[in-house]
Amino acid sequence: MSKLAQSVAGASAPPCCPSLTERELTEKEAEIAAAMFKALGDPVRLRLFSKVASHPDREACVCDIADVGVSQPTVSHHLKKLREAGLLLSERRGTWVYYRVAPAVLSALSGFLSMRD
Amino acid sequence: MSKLAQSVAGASAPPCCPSLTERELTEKEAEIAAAMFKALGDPVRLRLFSKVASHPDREACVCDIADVGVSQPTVSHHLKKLREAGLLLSERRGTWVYYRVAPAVLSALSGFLSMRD
DNA sequence: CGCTAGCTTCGACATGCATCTATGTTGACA
DNA sequence: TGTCAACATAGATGCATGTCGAAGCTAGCG
Repeated sequence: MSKLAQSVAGASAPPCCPSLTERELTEKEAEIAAAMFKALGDPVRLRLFSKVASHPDREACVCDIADVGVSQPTVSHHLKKLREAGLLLSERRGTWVYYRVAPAVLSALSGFLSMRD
Repeated sequence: MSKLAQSVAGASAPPCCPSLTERELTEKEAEIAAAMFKALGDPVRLRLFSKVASHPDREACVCDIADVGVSQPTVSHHLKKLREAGLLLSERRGTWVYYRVAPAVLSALSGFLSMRD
């Protein structure tokens, strides 16, 4: 998992950020969290992510999700962005490459956006 | 509230999207949701939003939150983006303009990112 | 009225980014 | 080894966007 993902999800480090409503973010925290949201801020990437996340075991072969209306290199480009943002993990198994949702990251982001009074 | 915000939060319309893990998003749904994430995908905007959200009553004067390291016109530009995305609402009261977090939108996004098996 | 303060809009500029085609890499299989 | 299929990378291009200074708008106050 990337350092970014660790920072946000707290897999092997303390969680990145408090709830958005708890206190204002520091410059550093904002930078980390914004990078995650930015990765989800493109329709094609969001669809790709959704396809992986809704697949059985939250894992899918590229060939299963590549039909999003753009060229194959563009799909690859977007999957790389999602990987770099710490949202997806990839693994090659023979001919195919499988992507799966990074653990803990989704719930971390969800908690980040939830009201916490 | 903007049409976008209504679509996502379901304030006066059915909610925009299922949970990300429930089923894959349609092209339309992805476009709507990505626009919200995109608005949060900039560090300066995220800090501004956090400042408003963590203020008492989730409401703040521009003068209270404008100190984020960029010029005042740039702050205004970003606040406009957050408004257009349906995340913030603005209201003029005398000399000052107050921004507050749009109701329902935050929890809608939070639910969107939460696992739902 | 004029002046000032708070905020928005305008115009310009540099950078970023989504997309494509072409090419490279990696693994399976005959 | 040669060939094909599945993905990734490289390079180019056009549009989007973050930033600024300058100018415009609106409300309060002498």
